[in-house]
Amino acid sequence: MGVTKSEIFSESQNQIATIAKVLGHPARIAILQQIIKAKSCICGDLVTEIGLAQPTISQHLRELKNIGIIKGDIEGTRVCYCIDEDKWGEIRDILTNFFQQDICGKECC
Amino acid sequence: MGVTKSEIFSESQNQIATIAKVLGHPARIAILQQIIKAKSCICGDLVTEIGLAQPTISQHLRELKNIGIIKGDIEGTRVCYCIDEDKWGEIRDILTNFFQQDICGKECC
DNA sequence: TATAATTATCGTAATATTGCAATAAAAATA
DNA sequence: TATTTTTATTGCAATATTACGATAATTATA
Repeated sequence: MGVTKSEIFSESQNQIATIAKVLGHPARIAILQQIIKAKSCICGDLVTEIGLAQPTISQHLRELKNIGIIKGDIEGTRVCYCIDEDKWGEIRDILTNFFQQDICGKECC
Repeated sequence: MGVTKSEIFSESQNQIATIAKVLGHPARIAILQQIIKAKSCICGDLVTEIGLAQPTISQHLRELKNIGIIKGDIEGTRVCYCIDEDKWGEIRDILTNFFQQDICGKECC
């Protein structure tokens, strides 16, 4: 049916999945890396650097903004995108915490 | 057009995205957590615990196996799934490394 | 060997995602 | 005000994902 049954999962499981889903596209990884490298980017810079059409980049930026990992500052006709440091740390902690579960000696095969 | 242009991204960017994409569904997070909690699970256990149909669980297991984070050991008619500890650590390191980029003082807004 | 138990695969329907051209929107500038 | 610059939105086509019923495949058991 194409629609994820979010209601049968915990809030935490949905939260981890939502974050991972947004990170699950190379363009969005590339956007984050470029913003970090350049400290901040306008949409047009990312279009040039990454090589996808402007509406496509804009769409990816919106998804990154949806989870709060970036924020955009309107400067005239331009929008200056940068990392939201607090949210970045929060997301890093959520993923780090997930992977810090003790799995030692739990192999069966 | 619905198809990701992987060829314009680096191997590393595609690798991070591929991993995150697989983690980007709550059922797969739930499966990993259940396998860890129970040390190992057969498919039927996960069907009962999670509440999705058997073919759906089987499909999610395949995607988790594709990135190597779990492995399955055939035991008679059953398949015993567990975490691949090495790959788990590898994936954790890839994500940790991504989030360890220095973003301090890089806000523009 | 026939049946039961368990998992994988196939086929399909519904929905989501990706990408882009066209265009709208908004602010700066001539 | 008209034009330019820049980004967001809309609409669409192509493909991917999610979910499940039906069924195949495989091994254990009666």
